[in-house]
Amino acid sequence: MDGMMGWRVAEEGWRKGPWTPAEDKLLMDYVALHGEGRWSSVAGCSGLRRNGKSCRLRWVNYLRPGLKKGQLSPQEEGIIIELHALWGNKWSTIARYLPGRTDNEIKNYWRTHFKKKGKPLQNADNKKYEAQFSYHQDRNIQETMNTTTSSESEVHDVGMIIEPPQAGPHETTALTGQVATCGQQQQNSCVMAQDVAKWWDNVSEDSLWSGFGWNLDHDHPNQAVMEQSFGPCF
DNA sequence: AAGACGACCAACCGCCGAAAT
DNA sequence: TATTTCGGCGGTTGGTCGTCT
Repeated sequence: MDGMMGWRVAEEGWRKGPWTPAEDKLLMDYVALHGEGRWSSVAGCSGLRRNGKSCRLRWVNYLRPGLKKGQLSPQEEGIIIELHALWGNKWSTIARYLPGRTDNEIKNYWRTHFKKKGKPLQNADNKKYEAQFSYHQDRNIQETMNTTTSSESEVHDVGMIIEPPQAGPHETTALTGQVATCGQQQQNSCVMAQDVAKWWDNVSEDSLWSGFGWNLDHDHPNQAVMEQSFGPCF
């Protein structure tokens, strides 16, 4: 398997570079007719001279309905920070909790806003980081418990159901039946964003980023943290 | 005014795993 | 069961734009 054959990029004549409005329209028409998927047949059916991989990327990151454009809110930023701390560079997983945001967008955002602050922590510092993170999580919960007001206008902003990377939102709901409401989640997010901002300053200054092992796929070592924050969803 | 620089974003590349054959 | 095909993901690159000097 050479990684290229699936997308037939070896073939000559595929267009590259920025998409034109005409190409966008062709792709949108194709998806309207055939639905998402079958990207490799887009060229044949629509006349687009783009390979399937490029078509999929354009659709997912730019043309797909419901995408949000513009700056990320503080709530979204807080969610990104927290979920990245838990799962590392699982951008697509993180993106699932930010409706309307793409993995590419989150990845770019992280790279420009946070990566520059330092390198990830290494395993040796993982415990230290987790301890500090958990402390803030506890405070978040307590503060959230004491919070009685919420902003109705922001409830739609982030509809979040926390789950481990492997499980889908529906599975989570079905398995546990304990999914926080959007309002509750929004409160969490507001508090988290503020707290995370403070925490982030400390983290950066304390050079905790001296090498973090973001290998969080194994048995989800941060599950307890997640449960503290969002309830036993998994 | 213009060059340097950084932030931001779109797109490409290579790899991997799942599905299909 | 082995091979091929496809979809998806994360890393990286390159272009554009705004700000600073």
